[in-house]
Amino acid sequence: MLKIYNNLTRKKELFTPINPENVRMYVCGMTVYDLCHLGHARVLVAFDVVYRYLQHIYGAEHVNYVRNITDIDDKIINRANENGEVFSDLTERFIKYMHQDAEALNILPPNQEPRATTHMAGIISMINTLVEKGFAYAANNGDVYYDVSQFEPYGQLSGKNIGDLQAGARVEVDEGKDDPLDFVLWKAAKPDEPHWDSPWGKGRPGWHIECSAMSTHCLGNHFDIHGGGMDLQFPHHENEIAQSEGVSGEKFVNVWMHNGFVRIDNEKMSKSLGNFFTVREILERYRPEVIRYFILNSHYRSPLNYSDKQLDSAQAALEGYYTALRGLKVSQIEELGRYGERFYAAMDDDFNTAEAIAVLAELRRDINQARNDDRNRASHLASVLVKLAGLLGILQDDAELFLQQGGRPGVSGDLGDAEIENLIRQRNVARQEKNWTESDRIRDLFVKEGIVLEDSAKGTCWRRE
RNA sequence: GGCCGAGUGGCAGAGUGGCUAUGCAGCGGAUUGCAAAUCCGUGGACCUCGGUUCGACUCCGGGCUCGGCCUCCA
Repeated sequence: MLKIYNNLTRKKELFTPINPENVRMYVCGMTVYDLCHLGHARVLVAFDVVYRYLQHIYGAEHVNYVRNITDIDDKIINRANENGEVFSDLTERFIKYMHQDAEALNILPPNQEPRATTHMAGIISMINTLVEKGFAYAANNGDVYYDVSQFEPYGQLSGKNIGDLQAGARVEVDEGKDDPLDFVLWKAAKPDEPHWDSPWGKGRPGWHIECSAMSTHCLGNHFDIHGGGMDLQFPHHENEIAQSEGVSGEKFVNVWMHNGFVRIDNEKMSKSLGNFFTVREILERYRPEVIRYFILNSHYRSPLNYSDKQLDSAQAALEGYYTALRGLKVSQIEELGRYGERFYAAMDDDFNTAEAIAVLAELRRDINQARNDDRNRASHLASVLVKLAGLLGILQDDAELFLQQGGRPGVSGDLGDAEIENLIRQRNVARQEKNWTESDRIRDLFVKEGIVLEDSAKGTCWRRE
């Protein structure tokens, strides 16, 4: 039975979908004005695993996963102006890059990927309803604001109350706002800004309303899970609740999930601090699966400290798994035994991937134990390992290929595969003749190329370090 | 200032009111022409002070430290 930590109640709760035939999840995706950094990768990976696990439980066709793209906002407009390009050229480019990064990280595409700019009608109609119902007001500067005082439960998600917020208010007083806590739903366009027509004049949506509009459009007024990074809890998600529930009068979302930050030197990795690594930068030095493993090695709600040392460690761990899988026949199986039970128990406990990985590690050891004297058992265990790891989106590559490609992407020495095989044959002839001088000469030659030879009764394997 | 979260062995990172996490690294052994890989064994931890308890790293309270949100941010 799956339990999920619900930010709304601050408790782990048994997850019961509104409709098990149609489990619905919405995750706040990227604002596309720059490359994805490791923090974005974490959201993608964390909720990719949630998606995979929900599919596992309810069936792939019974899960509807929506991850939006925010393709209009201040940062986008500013960046496009800096570059001297049309904002949509900028966003198209970064959407493309984001998809490439996601694919590299083995992220399943969501069922729907709505964009703010294609949901203007829904956005405007939602704002309209909010104004009609008295939750929002049009200011005389052309902006439309949400009147926070009109939404009684405001602050429930972030554990704040309006009094606290006012006490510590650092919120700038905006000309048109009645109250500093009010937030903008519709922004009047300045000259030369991208804009859409609306009852309040030309303008564009505020940051929060698009997610309310898109999630409602794709998933209905009331759905199961809404996710995103910790920093979205307030104000973004808080405001989404105020908007959506203000419009529908129904409960918006049952379970709110937020993943922890990636940190560098104990500080949040963020664009504003400038201390971020892009996915692309890291992929120049590590293969994508290493990043995935590194992220999944800790619980999604914990802080995740970035360091090369950790990535090296993840790399070593993956090599260990693939070494165990190497040469074993993997087949589709259903019977997963106690490994499966323990793995699923870990996943059921609020997606405890760290503990699930501990089960994989034991499988790896048991495979290695069995591989010499019980080949069938080893193969069976290998199948279990690959099947379970599939739920985490790892260990799906061909083991031989993974090991021969080595730890660093794109690194290949002067020796081609055929040449390597040839030299190995020569060396094995020398070994049969017990010509150790020649045999070691060839081994040294490989070492210079960063290739490690492994002799065994069954022959000689090689891999790149 | 308000609110939230965290503090575990060399590093990373789970978990539990009494019983092995796990990975990487270390040490000892087995194996090996030499290696590599693997296996076996092994040391090492629960911020601090009180309280509850037969017993707390685990529950409660105070303190200290760190991080986050309160303004754009995954």
